[in-house]
Amino acid sequence: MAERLTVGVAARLSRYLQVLTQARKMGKDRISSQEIAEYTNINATQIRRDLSGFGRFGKRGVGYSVDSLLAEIRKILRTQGQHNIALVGAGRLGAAIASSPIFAEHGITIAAVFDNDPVKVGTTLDGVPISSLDELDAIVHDRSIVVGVLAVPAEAAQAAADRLVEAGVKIIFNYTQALIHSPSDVQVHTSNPAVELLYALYFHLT
Amino acid sequence: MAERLTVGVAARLSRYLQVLTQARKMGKDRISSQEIAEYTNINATQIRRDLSGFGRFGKRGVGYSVDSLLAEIRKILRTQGQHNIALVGAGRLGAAIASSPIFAEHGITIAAVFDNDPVKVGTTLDGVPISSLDELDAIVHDRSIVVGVLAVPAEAAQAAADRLVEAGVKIIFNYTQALIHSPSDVQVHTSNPAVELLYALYFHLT
DNA sequence: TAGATTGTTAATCGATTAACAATC
DNA sequence: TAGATTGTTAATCGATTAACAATC
Repeated sequence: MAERLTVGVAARLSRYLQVLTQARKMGKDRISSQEIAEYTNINATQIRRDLSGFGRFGKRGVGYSVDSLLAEIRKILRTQGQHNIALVGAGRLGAAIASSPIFAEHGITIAAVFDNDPVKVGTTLDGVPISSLDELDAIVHDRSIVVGVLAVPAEAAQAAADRLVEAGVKIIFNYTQALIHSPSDVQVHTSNPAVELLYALYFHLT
Repeated sequence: MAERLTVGVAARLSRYLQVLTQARKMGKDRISSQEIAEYTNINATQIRRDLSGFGRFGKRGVGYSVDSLLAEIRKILRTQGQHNIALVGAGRLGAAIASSPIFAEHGITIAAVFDNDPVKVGTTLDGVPISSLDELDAIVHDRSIVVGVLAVPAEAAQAAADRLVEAGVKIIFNYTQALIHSPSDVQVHTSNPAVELLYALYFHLT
């Protein structure tokens, strides 16, 4: 498997990863493509097809072993290691992100938190010290962080993104409404729950 | 336009909607397919193709009028009205969601907030009274809510989802890690930032 | 006119699905 | 053996893209 995955396959594999992670926590040993399909809304044939492109991971009549399939997908997606990320913004959303177990579960550590509020700087957020944005460059370099999460007010988003880019961050998760300009070698993922909701409503209304 | 949009088209149109909403706030009158492409990572030809399927909205050599394109897409997606949603969980994530301007901007109102903590019940979250989950059924019926947002601990997610389903909610946004079982007429959208991050990292690492 | 950008064509590629033999 | 579920084929459909004439 030397070729790069297509965007679609990589997106689906990461969905399977999440289902398997949860299934394992629930104590399940085996899972069928049909069960994964129920949780992901991805067609069961598509799931088997995606997986069979990398090997014969399942047992006919039985299904897939949760543990071994998890290991295989992690190998394919190369997500076995630990990853350090930087969180910019220690407000309500920042606090929610920092306290969520969702990152740790997938080997992602919030290694630095930044905020411009002098009252917050020096305190901690879920055990991580809050630093001033002036220290961002030094800290991000120091800890080889390539991912930044924007949880600041929309007005402050572009400036914070610029700082992350200057410091060498290559992936930015933007949880503000703001549109972010960035160099072409930096991926910006904008997540907007309201937009997803309107999209979901369309299919409900029609 | 009597036919239902395909999933892909509806998803892309709602992305354009977000870009246009922000562009308008920035005072832009006109926007080109190329500009929308930069913000959405969707190919410019695809954007023009998507739009031209519904009419000739642009001016050659000029681009699209932000205001009129916004109106057209809202018409296509039928998202012109106001929508009431219920938020379950008044913890840190719930607080972040309730205080975000992102929903109001798209005509979505958080009409009810629920939490099981007796200390929180009776207080308000960003102006919305917090009710006990025991009142969920009555309130959801009363306010004709069809969308519920889960911002509770993972252990409480399925029980909260069951209550929403019983009350008649048809769209659930799940911000917990938990896998949610639901009847086939209820759409569950699970959002997991960690999974999106692993997916983004794959393309960075390869 | 010159430059810019849309709308559209045509060609290719990946996604999707039903069906079913293989096999646990 | 009987039932279940994978792996794979074959056929279809939508997504994607480059190219370019039309036209502002």
